[in-house]
Amino acid sequence: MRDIDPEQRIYAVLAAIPSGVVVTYGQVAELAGLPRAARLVGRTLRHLPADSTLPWHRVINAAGKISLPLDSDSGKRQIARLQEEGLVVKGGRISLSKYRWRA
DNA sequence: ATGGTGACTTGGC
DNA sequence: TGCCAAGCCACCA
Repeated sequence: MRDIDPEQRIYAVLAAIPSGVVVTYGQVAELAGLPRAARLVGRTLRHLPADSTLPWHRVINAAGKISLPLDSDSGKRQIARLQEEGLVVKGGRISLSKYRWRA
């Protein structure tokens, strides 16, 4: 049998992230068995279809900030969803020490 | 083939 | 806490 594609692994990790928490790109990469592939994760999310049901909004960068222009549609959508899940978002920043998910 | 780019990360000040 | 430089990896002109 052949291995699962990197993208499929990333999708699986995303689907496992519970509501109310966030993870970093690098964390997703590691959980997917793809160390140092943080950029690949970002690129994969960029290619997600608009109708995807995956919780891509729970992924932020290592600085604890939204990696999208805060004034873009996607950026505003991500902030809105995180707030709906109860997180405090200030200036596009989220407290990793409080909301980071530990698997 | 070669260099630039980006939804990234880490280490040094 | 914040800015910079380097490292990293896949994609694109």
